[in-house]
Amino acid sequence: MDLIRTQGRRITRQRRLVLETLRDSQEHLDAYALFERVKVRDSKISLATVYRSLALLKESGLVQENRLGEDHGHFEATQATPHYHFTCLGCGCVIEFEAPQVMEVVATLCSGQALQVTGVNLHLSGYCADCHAPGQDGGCG
Amino acid sequence: MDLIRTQGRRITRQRRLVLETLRDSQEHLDAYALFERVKVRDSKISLATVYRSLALLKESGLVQENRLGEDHGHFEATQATPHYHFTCLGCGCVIEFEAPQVMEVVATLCSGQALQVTGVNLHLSGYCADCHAPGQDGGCG
DNA sequence: AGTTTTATTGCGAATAATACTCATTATCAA
DNA sequence: TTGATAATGAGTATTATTCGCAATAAAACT
Repeated sequence: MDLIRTQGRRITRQRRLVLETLRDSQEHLDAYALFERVKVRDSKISLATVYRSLALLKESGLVQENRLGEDHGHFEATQATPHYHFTCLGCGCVIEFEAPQVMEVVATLCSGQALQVTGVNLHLSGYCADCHAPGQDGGCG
Repeated sequence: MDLIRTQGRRITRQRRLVLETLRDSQEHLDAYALFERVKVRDSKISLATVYRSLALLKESGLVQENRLGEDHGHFEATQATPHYHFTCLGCGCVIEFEAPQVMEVVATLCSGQALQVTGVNLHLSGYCADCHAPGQDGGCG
């Protein structure tokens, strides 16, 4: 969190609170849900501050935003090992999975095309084991 | 396009136009840019119809929506071989790349967790060869 | 070809997510 | 402790996308 304090930026109670709340909850909260949780501990905090804190924390790499097929972002504290998401179009459940091959793809691209990759977002959608696709009986693709 | 005509759905001039325009342009158009292009051929078409057509074409798999780091979607006609996107945070350019390993990851997940994957979205962000990251001199990650 | 049924359109208004404004407050350096 | 200024809170603005509804047009049926 200290690396925020570059370029004259300040560590505030609100920013600490946003990050802590995100770390405590192992879910994929959207901005409003996070706002409601944070408000329990700081009833005066505003939604705008939550958005601003998230933007800052994202910039510093402490937080990541995922687009899970909805029209708004979901946020989570950055973890040690990268992971990715699958969203069920039936029940809406989100399944996390690891896939080291993804970072290999990234590494190949980095060297091959001289790209510097700072963000990797893999999102799968489909139907989970409990939900069957309409008119199909399982399978892949 | 004929598979739209299920469930009493109709193939309309506007829908055909939206799909054709998207196929003709090899860029990643957002809804409004697409609207402007389509309007050249049908000056009466409305933005709402473009959105509705896109939603329908997405459902049928003829069109795909990509979130390229901005707060709105970009659309492209579905192609034979899947590809993915890298967005430069410096200049905003978008680089497409293929990566067969991604579909292998998907296949593994499908069999391992009994998931049925219908959509795969991999989006990388970072800095292209022309844009250097602030305070770093290249590298990966 | 003409008629009927009803999905689709065009328009403007509505909604939802996120960003901005600005007076006030709080963080940090000296 | 104090001063400079970054950040906040509250409300408003903006932007992307969807909705409601009367008018239109695609497909089915003569």
